Amino acid sequence: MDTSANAAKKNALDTRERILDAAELLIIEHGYSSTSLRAIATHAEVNLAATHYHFGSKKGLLAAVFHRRVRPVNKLRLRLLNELIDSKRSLTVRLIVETFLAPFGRGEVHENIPGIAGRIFGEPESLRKPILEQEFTDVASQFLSALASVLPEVDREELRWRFQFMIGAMIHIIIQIQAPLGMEPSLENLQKGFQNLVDFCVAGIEQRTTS
Amino acid sequence: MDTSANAAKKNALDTRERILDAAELLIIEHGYSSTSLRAIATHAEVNLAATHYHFGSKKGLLAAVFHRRVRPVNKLRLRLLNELIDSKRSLTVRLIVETFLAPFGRGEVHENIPGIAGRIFGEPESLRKPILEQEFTDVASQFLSALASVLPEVDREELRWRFQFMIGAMIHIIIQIQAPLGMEPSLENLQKGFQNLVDFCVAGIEQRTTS
DNA sequence: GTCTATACGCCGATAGAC
DNA sequence: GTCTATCGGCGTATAGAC
Repeated sequence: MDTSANAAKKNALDTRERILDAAELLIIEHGYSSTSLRAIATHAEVNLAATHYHFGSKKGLLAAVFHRRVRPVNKLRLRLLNELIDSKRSLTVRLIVETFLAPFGRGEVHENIPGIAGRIFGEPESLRKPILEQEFTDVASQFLSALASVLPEVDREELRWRFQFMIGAMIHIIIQIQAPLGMEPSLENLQKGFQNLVDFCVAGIEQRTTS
Repeated sequence: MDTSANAAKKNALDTRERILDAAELLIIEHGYSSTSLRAIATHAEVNLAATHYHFGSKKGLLAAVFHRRVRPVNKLRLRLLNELIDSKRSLTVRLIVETFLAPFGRGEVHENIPGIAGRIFGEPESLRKPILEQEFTDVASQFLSALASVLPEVDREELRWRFQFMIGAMIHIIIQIQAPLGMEPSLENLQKGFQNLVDFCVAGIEQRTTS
């Protein structure tokens, strides 16, 4: 039964998705603030006001674009972490760090994720903070707990710092690989970068040797 | 001899500085894109068009604000590095990392530097890249060379990655301490953060033990 | 509920008078 | 070197069509 109500709902979904697709494409290409709602509406072949109807504001649209791609990644992270904990293998810092970083470094996530993630992290704090808090609070606390269980001798606050440094290094190479400062943005480079990132963070978090 | 030409030049300098001061204050408080040239001009008590006369564009003004504060920091970094190399002490990764990171973590730099640095790194790549390239190319290559001399066994490309991770972690905590995600932005926190950052980066760059 | 047409008040930028 | 006037583009709000 394709009642008129259903048809309208279907059209609404199409409109929503078309706006999200157009916004994602243009934001990856030109950045958030350089992309106007008018350009997005034109590209998506919808009326300008439809963007406000569906997303409330330009900020709201950015958040929706980000959540659509990043939520699955964090769900994957948590699933992998829980599988790791439930398995018989003994936990190590390296396993936890690899679980956290791997989804980005392998071909297991949507192709537009590095682009949109790089753009989000490049936006001012007033935009970035609410979006990231909503998305990362849960995954951060669970990975931090896992690390704490492997490194019981490390002060919890210090461990929180080290976790933050890992986030910072990760963000930085995502951004760099999108728009590198003297490096080629190839897939090969991305994978090399993530392997190096894992080694760097494992060493930094464990700090087995202090010179 | 305070000729009219000199008086005009003096006024022009005053105008320039007043615009820079007002821009710095407002950008630190509200971010770059949320700060309008009109607000800056009003705050500095100059005409709107004066901002374009002296800095060409809003981008140009941001670059000027940034360079005014960051150039002395990088000069200090290079001076300290050269003093370190010239001294009789044997170089270590820790000494080099401390030299690179210390100016930010101690009270040796202008009080507005963390704020303005955090804002710059928070801007889109099209704004950030040209500004940072001009400022950091030299200091980055010299510190990288110093690290390479201490770690001759590490592949140069890998070392470049590790250096980038240090930059990323540093940027992240500068931003976080400005607008923290669950941490208090106190001076005490900043100093603790930088001490932890040094330990983290030394371990990550040396990677003495690989698990 | 979904979408369109239209308008308002800012914005960065610029041309030209002084 | 400074100022006024003005431009096209922007995000946003809303009244009303379907």
